[in-house]
Amino acid sequence: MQNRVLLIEDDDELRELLARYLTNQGFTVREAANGRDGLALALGQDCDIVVLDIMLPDINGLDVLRELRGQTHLPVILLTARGDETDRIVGFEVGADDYIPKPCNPRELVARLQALLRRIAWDQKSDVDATRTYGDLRVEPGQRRIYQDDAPLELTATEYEVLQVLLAHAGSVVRKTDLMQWALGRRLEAYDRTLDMHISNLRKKLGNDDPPRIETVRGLGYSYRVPAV
Amino acid sequence: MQNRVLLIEDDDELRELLARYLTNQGFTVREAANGRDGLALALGQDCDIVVLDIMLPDINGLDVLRELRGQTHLPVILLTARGDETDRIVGFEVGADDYIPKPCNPRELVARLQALLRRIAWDQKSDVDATRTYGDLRVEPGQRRIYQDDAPLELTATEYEVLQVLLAHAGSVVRKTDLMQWALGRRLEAYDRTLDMHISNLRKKLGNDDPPRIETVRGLGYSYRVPAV
DNA sequence: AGGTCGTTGTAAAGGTTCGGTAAAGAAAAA
DNA sequence: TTTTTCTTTACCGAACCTTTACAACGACCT
Repeated sequence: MQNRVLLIEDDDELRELLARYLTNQGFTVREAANGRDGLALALGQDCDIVVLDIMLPDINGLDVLRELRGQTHLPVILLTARGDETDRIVGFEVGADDYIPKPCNPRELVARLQALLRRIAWDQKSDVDATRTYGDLRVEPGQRRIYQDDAPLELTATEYEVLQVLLAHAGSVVRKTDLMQWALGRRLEAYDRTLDMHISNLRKKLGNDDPPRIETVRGLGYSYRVPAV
Repeated sequence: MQNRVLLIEDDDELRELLARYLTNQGFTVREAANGRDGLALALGQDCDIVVLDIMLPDINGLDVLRELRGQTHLPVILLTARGDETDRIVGFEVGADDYIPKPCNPRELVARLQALLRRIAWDQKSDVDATRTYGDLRVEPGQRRIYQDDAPLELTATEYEVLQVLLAHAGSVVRKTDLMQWALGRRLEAYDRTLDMHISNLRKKLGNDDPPRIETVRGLGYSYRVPAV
């Protein structure tokens, strides 16, 4: 696979050196010498990963990153001055995936690029908006509805979220703390029985089968049973 | 989301320092002081991310990583001696996701952990479901179930943990104190027969074979013998 | 051999925590 | 407002971890 790297770096010499090296390593390289151009290219969609210098003549690299993160999750590796710990940590907090201290070893840059791309390739996940089917249930994220045998279930907003999360993980256990976070958007506090109630109501609406579709894993969470195919 | 970090580091002081810091930051931390235990825990316990020291007393950290990569894509951050570029690059080539030079700043470690977790957050089930097989037993961490000849064993949470730890160390003896710590999460006190009871119940559920699958090593602990296939 | 001591096996009892759910209350939507 | 949805409260039963008690075993000593 030919990976496309966008290199945002104002030092012409360094940029060209890296560009040459990356090209030799099999990457397709696109270059920008300042933040404005870089941002435009990055948003232009045709690259897989961005190498971004923090020190830029016009816009600060961190601002470029911030801007980028507002619109995309494109992987970004920061180039920082060696030893500047603040930049690095702020960089991570703004959403960088990695950083390399300057002056940098091209081999290390390639290694990091590949580590990050490998990770992403592995994580490439299915389309969130696609309709998914689990046995007799069908999730239609577009309409925020779930159908059972082509009849829509009358779910409340929260119930939809809970069931949808369970289905997305069908067959494996979803911890209560995660289910709470993902479906209700808040932390699970002690003595909070909200989730239990939603599960109870969901089971009722799904038809209280035996064995139950939503299985309790005591002390941990719940799991939606994969229907035998 | 409650993230679970496995910390593999032999320096007790550093390990405990980091463990405390990470716990304060909201992570669930599990610790190992050497490569062998670390590997077993990484394969066994479900954790979301591994922090791995390269210099370990028994197995080299890179070998631990190699072994791990043979079976899973669990994200791994390497702890390397500052300036040792070779280790870093080899680490990336073996499949590490990131590295931090020692001595490390805990804030930076957290920032990197979060950057990596954010990156993989899209895909929640990365590969927690790496199933492992030991003779006629099959561990399905995603479902938190263990199957014997394709029939699920009806294990309680603690029984699952205990058996799973024994299996991860299959063929070698697990000391009672370690088993207690890893499976029950607390120290083994005098006159505490809890563990013995769980073993007894497990044996019953596994079918009281002769010779027993879970072997007693008097004065030491237990060991799971993988039956000849 | 027999005796003592520490360790292990296990049945049964004890006690605690956890989850299910009805019903009431609070909050949000209509 | 009324209606719907979400959350809290409360009680119960079940699951299950732990303790207790006793029997069995092994190691070591005399």
